Amino acid sequence: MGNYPFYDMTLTDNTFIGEYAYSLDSKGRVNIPAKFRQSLSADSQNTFVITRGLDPCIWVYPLEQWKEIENNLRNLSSVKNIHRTFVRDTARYASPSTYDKQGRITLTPSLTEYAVLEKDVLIIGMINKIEIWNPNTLKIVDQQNLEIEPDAYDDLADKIIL
Amino acid sequence: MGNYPFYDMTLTDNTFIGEYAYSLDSKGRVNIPAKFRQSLSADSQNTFVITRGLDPCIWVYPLEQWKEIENNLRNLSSVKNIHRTFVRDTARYASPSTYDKQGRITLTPSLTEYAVLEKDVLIIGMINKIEIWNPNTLKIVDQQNLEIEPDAYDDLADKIIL
DNA sequence: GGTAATTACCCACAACTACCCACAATCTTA
DNA sequence: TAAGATTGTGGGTAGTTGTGGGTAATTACC
Repeated sequence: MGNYPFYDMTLTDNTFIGEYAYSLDSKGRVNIPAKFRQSLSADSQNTFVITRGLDPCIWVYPLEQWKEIENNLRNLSSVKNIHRTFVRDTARYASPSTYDKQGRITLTPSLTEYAVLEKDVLIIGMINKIEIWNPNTLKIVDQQNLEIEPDAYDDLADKIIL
Repeated sequence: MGNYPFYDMTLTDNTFIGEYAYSLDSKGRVNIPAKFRQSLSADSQNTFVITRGLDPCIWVYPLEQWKEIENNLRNLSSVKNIHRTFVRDTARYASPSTYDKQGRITLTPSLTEYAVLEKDVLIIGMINKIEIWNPNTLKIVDQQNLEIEPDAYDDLADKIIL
């Protein structure tokens, strides 16, 4: 980040915000918003790593960000069962996907199935990663999240929103 | 900030005060008051980040200020549901907007809809950010705020007004 | 090793966005 | 007061973006 000339600070630091409605085509491709492509660092080489989200959606990491996760996994023990299990759970669903000339990545059938994606998808910038949702699923999850304790939520907001 | 000669101190530190009446054109553009543009820091690169306000209006942050919010969000956990939810709620409605040669930013349809903006809009300097209101909505909100406990309000005033 | 299925690459086009120019109204300055 | 500069508003145009589909290369399978 610090090394880039200041005029493209917003375009080169792997930070993603905003919400976009796109469509998944018959070949399993989705567009990556142009703004997201522009803010992908050169080190990521036009490549994202897609995997299961903790919510029923697909998580899309810039390659550079994913490499950090890989390094964290590399430091885990091969002997401790809990570590092995964690590595397996994290690694098995991930796969790299380079976007094509039109700016689309190809999703794997297993991830599309996991996120229950149909034609209409919602792409959300989550700062350090991207989420791909079925809009209907997100509506339900949003609804469920209304039950989060308002006090805890407000405390959080008070620390973060300026 | 500290490096600027004193005479344009007020013009270079991302501080906004005052109220302006402008109009939203058919392409979804609104002018940013010239004074606000002048007080935008160079680090913000002529760019604001627009997002949902906590009131039914649009919040407009100088890019530099928004970056701080982003950094706060970046420190939250991807694993805790309440954190994830908060990041999503905060990031999804935000989008950067650089003003054009005439000094206008383009609003997104979803934000215009959220703030129920029509042709006439009111732009208000809120010190560290800017608000864009439908004047009618603001009138209603002002009316509602008369019901705020006067004691608490006066206590606040006592601490702040010299 | 040959064939079928899958994947990656290419082209085409409609819709949209960002950029440019124009002009009237306002403010500044001589 | 007059001339010049700045500001706010409108609209045209070229370039970009999102979407669909075709073809060649690669992979998988028998």
